[in-house]
Amino acid sequence: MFMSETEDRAAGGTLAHRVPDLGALELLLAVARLGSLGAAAREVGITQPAASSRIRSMERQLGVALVDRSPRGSRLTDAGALVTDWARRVVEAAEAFDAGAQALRDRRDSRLRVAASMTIAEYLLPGWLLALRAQRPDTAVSLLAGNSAAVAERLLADEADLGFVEGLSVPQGLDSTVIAHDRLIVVVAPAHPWARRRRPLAAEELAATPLILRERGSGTRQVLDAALGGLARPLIELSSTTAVKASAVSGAGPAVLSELAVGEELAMRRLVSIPVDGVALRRDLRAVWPTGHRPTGPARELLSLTRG
Amino acid sequence: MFMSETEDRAAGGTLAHRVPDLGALELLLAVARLGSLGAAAREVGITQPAASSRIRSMERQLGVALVDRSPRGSRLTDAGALVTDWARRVVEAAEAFDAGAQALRDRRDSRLRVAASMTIAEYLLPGWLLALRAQRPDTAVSLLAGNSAAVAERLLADEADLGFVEGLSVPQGLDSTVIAHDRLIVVVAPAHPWARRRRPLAAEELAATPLILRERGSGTRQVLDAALGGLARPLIELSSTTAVKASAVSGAGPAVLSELAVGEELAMRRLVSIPVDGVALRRDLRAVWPTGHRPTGPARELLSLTRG
DNA sequence: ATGAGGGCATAAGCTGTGTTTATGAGCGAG
DNA sequence: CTCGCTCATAAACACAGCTTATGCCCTCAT
Repeated sequence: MFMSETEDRAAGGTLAHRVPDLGALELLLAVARLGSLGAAAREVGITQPAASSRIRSMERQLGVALVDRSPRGSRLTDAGALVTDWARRVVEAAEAFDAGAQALRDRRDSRLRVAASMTIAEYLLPGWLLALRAQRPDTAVSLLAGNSAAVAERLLADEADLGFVEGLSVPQGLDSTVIAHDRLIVVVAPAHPWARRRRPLAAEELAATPLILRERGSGTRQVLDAALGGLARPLIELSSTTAVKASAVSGAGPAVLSELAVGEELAMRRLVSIPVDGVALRRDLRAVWPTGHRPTGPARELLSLTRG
Repeated sequence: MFMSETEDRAAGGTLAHRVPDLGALELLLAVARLGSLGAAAREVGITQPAASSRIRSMERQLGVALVDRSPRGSRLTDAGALVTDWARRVVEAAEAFDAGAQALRDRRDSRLRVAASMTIAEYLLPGWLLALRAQRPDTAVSLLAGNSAAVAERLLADEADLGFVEGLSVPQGLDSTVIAHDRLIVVVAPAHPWARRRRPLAAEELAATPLILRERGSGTRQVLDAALGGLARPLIELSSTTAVKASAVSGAGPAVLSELAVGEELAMRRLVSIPVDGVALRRDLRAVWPTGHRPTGPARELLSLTRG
């Protein structure tokens, strides 16, 4: 047997071969919580032997014992506890994926139709939808993502019940409320000289430094240009937030990004945030709806969730 | 046909049935990056028809068109771009899982043996291991997680090459270097009155308020008690960081947690951080090794990665 | 003691999903 | 017009995971 041509010598080719599937991870979380294979099996809707076999094959795959089986239950081993924590993050990401996808699916015939700008749809909405589903499991939500103008258009055409925008101004014909603030922040890799500054950056310094930026026309770029007076100087222009992050992490230079996009990178210290003086990089995130049409029902509920 | 007994009426029972598996998500990312089903298929090591079928079944599962097929390539639809971003987060979590698990597996016979405290093993190490693997794909890493004493023991018994501890003091017989700082932070749900404070919290106020805490004996609890002079007043005591987070998010009260544990919650505004005056909640994260035995080879490399 | 019940493991058989190989059809470039 | 790229379809195969049917071990209560 050949392994496929491009190959690391580690066991199993692709990620999917080395990482248990979501069902197995969910099962593991259930075992951790319930302390019994059988009970966990019941919870996820399979039989006890299936659970037993699945956990066993997961242990074989990882090469580590995860649970201590005893005649009166199963507890996690030390390694199992660690693995379970990592598994939880995968499952959480999958839940966010699911919440978003479910909303995306129910395009036409659904109760609550949401239109949101990209940043909000990408980073915030999945979490809100998760919370909404916890409260009202039977509400079908549909989601359309676009820029502020598109959001306004949908609302005014009565093709959406609630919108979210991140622009500086509220489109005409819409009422709005501020639900959160997004700041653009300057980030650098920890090795960058700026990471060791003790004083905040001055606006002029920022304007004078070539930066890793999104392309002109993107929302974050507009805000930055406005704040600096159209002066932002690009070192590289990239077309996705992810690409900008990757460049910054690899040390190419300072980047300016929504803090929503780099929460994890900051916590993990793959990037550090540099304070800036004298620039208004804060922008409002607003919920919007057609003037007069106060949100009701599910829309109202979602709105209240977003305000925490 | 019955659906299983406990059931939301949404399509598909469990998460695993509604979310494509990791292989499919990886494939989607490859398509997004390469702009062609065939090329993506090659990259993940399957044939073109398999990729075609897999993407198609993913579209069926999600009920949304993800890619625009044309005779000269495939580009993502708008919905596809959104889904791809969510998928990326799942895959990243899976990569971290994999990096950790791989290290956990290679217990005995490996090149680089790392011992780390729980918080570090849980939140930071997977990322570092990912970076290390990018630089030296053939280095097998093993990981043991435990408290500071256990880490020191392993190092001194020459059962580990490099350790990471988060204690206040460095165990005897070890040299160390500070690689990062972890702060304990006070967090509350956005609806909590403290979220609207304008002045930092005073130490006495914190000590006087019942808090959601980890159990006595846990690392974070020790640090907090030390900082407050043994005075921390528990509202609830929970045995896992995750449970503490969940309680805080649901509004049960203020919690004190490592900022590493709540990076995402802060970015998403599910929690907000409350500044505190006059308490040293900062603690050093240190790399440690037996006095004299300066880290070399892979250990040195990992060490340099941790310092960014 | 002894049986009931909860817990886990093993064995055998089935099903479904994803895979491969083989082939065809659209479109653009030389 | 034909080569080369793209993607789609069809048929056969493999394997992973499920279920049902057992059995063993341990504990607790009678």
